[in-house]
Amino acid sequence: MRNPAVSSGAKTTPCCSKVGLKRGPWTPEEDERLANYINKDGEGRWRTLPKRAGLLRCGKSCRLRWMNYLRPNVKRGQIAPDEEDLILRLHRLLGNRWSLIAGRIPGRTDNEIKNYWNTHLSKKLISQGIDPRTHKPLSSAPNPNHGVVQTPKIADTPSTQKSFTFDPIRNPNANAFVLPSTTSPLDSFHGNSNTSHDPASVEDDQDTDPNYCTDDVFSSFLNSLINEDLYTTQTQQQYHFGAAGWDAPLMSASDPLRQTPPHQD
DNA sequence: AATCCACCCAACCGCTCAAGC
DNA sequence: AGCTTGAGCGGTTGGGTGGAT
Repeated sequence: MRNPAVSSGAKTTPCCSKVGLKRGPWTPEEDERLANYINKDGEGRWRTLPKRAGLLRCGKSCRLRWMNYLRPNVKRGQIAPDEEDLILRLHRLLGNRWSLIAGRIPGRTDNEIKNYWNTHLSKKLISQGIDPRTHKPLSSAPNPNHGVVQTPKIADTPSTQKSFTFDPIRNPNANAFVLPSTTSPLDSFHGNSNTSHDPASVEDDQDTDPNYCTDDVFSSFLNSLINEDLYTTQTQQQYHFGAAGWDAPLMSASDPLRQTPPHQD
């Protein structure tokens, strides 16, 4: 494991916290300087960028500021209802994979979506009796965490993380993924709901696991979900919201898309 | 008007992974 | 093969803000 504070020797540039670089909110002057530099010289080489751009910031901070705020195509302002619906759908499929979710929502950043989820959507789901982690109705049994928004570590979220091993970032095979097993909402996509899967065996399963797909296929599938909005709107009347959450259609394993609760706005 | 409190979100932190040497 | 660096991710923090008292 790499710890900058430990591994960074004389050759490396310590993080801003170690050398008294500026932290905290960016000033308009800093924004302008960073934007001007990147527009002129392009992104990349973040570690050395601050020095080249004349900024007293660490590279990480510059990259974050650019990615989340200064990029020309970053959309600011209120999350639209259709965007919200899309976030809900994608989160059900991907879990807390904010960058993947953001990649499907033009102009929105992973940070923005993560914040919106934690401050709005998770609470909204809880108020609707839906577990924001599993997207299933909250148990009627006493729950010590009821009403408390928790953001579990990856290892603590079996429903969304352990069963779903698509990881183009960390998976050595970046162009492939393995769809979730058991009660996954994607069952109807890959047509197999009984295959237990070990996330550690991704590469070995590429030839044998029926869940194994290419990224292109997954991308197409996600696109199909994104394009489901019209259909969902037309079928919302079929939902019935009860005390425990969304009724029968929510739990239909045969059609995961129908499990998305309609908006309550 | 002053204080308290809860909420929001920009920014930071810790970590992992891939690429380069 | 092992180490270093760059980049990117998800989780967490804390300052700003607005509403309640």
